[in-house]
Amino acid sequence: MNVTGHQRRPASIRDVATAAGVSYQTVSRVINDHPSVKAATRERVLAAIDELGFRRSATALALARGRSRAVTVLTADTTHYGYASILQGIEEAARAASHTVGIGVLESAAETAVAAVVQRAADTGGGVIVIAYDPAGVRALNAVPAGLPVVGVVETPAGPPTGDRPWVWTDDREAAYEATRYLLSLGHETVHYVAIPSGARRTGARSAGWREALREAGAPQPRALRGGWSPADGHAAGRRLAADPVVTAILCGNDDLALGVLRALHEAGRSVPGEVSVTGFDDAPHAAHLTPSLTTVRLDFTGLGRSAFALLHGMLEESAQSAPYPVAAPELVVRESSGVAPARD
Amino acid sequence: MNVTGHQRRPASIRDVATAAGVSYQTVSRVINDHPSVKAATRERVLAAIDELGFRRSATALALARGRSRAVTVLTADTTHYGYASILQGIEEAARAASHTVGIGVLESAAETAVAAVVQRAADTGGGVIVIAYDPAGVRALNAVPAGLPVVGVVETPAGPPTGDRPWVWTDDREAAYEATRYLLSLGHETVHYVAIPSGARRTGARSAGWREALREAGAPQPRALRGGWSPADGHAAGRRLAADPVVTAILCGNDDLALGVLRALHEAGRSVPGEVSVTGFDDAPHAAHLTPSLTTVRLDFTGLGRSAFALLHGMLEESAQSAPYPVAAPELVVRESSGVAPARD
DNA sequence: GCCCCTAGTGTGACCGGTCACACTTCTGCT
DNA sequence: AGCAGAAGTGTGACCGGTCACACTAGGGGC
Repeated sequence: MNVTGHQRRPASIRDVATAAGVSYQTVSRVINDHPSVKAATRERVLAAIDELGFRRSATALALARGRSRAVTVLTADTTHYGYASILQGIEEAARAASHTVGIGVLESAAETAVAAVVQRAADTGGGVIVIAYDPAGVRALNAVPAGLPVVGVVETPAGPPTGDRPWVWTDDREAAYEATRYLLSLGHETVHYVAIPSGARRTGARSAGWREALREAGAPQPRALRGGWSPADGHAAGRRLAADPVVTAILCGNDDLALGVLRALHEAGRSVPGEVSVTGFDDAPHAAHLTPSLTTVRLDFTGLGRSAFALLHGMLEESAQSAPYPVAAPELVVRESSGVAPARD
Repeated sequence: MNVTGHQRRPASIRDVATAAGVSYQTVSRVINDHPSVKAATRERVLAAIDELGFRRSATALALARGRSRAVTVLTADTTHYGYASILQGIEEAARAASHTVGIGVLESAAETAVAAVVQRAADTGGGVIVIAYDPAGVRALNAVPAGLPVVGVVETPAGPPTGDRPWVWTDDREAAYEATRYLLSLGHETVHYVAIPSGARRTGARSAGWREALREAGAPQPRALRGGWSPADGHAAGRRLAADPVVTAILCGNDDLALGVLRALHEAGRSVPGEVSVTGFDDAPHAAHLTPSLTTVRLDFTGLGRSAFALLHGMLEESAQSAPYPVAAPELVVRESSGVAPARD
């Protein structure tokens, strides 16, 4: 193999062809494993390929073939555990289908910035997967131009997906409902909720599940606290809750929020789970190793990612009508941070 | 604008040209803001573009122009906070330079799998950034074929980078050195270390900094405990350390390990920082909100990512000799998990 | 009136692959 | 011997843009 790393432009199939003394089409046949090439010829071509260090250009391939075996993932933040896991699931599935994964971060809430990122994804060709749990993601999903294949990863939707813009989700509404019922079953009079920023203008799915469980049980329905995503947001919300002696059970929209809440309760001298029970969402790796370890809801993020890709893949290539990838149902994981309600005065 | 989402193939510049009654070259001039186009003509072309919903194909552009304004990031895990932050930094800088960011995950340790991922990145064209803190990443970096522009994000290297394969790093060696000195200054006889899996066959940079500080102070040099990346790994290592009454100070290779160590110490009934001081690495968002809050070293991951891209960008386009992006020096952040050594018997 | 220069536009080839089809051989059958 | 069909190979056009260059029309200097 040619190791002289000289900057000269990479070899094309025509270079290989001349080197091997055949036509470019024959080279094309060899690299595509076409059967009708004489063994001897194939040998010569392969030798030339090796000699020249030829690699088939994915760009030219995409142009010639029509479509591009590429997926772009749009997300507000790569750092968030859930998002990162979804991304990883997508990449895994995409790799298996020999697709390429691109990424666009929607960091700022600026409308124009989101539009620009979406544009770039659209230009790249292939399909788009939007992680649309938060406002930025939802905006991005809406900004995707019609006709471009796209799949949204969303909170449990209220209705069925609109025709050309399919969704994928785990039933976090049901999960929030279950988690709330669990806390109520421990004797808590009601459950307070620290919310993640919801994507929809209306209240999010987790929030809805929580509220439904309270209503069903005839429990008081406090207002949800608008949190963010981070431990710092949880800490801020936790301080408000810690100051209220009525609060004995807190459901948090994710584990990071719960972490901050735990900290705030600690600072206020309220013991967990003795005086207050805390529950998270997601089952991030650290949840099990906090002190106290965190009761939370395990979500199958990577499965969700794989599923999103499978769906998109089916849209891109009608041949590959890949069956919907199975996503594990959310599962309540009970640990130390939740317990029976303290005796009421 | 054409909203009939019919599946028909997207409009090309020739379609626009016929619609506007000009040549394809004129369309090309318009979309490239070439000055010498009559205003009236430009108007007509722009109208046609809007009418047909034309979008310039990034694929064709890349093919025609030669190079591709694309970067692929190779990482072992998108979930890890440090890695995710680096990725985010890269994406930010790439977007500013209107480059596209691809991602490849090196999950499994299988040699062949790594090679395959690298291959795919190479075929995509453009440059590659490899996050090479761990064995999989280092393998990937080595597997990158010669001639392909690549930048590695690495631990503090022992020597200068080899010619064609530049590196980028924060001085985590120095940071580990400082953190260790800090712990020693609190009166601890020595400091134990829970290591992240090092990339190099030799011991990693953080480990080296730690050891150097101990040697300099004439302190006993215990063996480093081989941890992993996760809280569970930290927990396992922490249990071993908790059982040893001699241990009063623990430096951890990252915050997740520290989290697990904290938990293990708690389970063993050893108080932090009363009996044992614990220090992390990275300053992940949760470090400040743990109980006790975690003393750690803040690393500028996003800056590192931006810097890696800037370097690669300079390699791809000799014009853009972008000055090396500034990366903030590591900074020790003292919180509750560290304190003066307990009085010795 | 001639020429030169510039503004504005069009033509052909090319990037690196693929596809559709035409062209040679060789083999096997009548 | 003659011919059909398959195996093996080559030619031209195309994907959607760009580049280099040629061309036309209009304005100013002589």
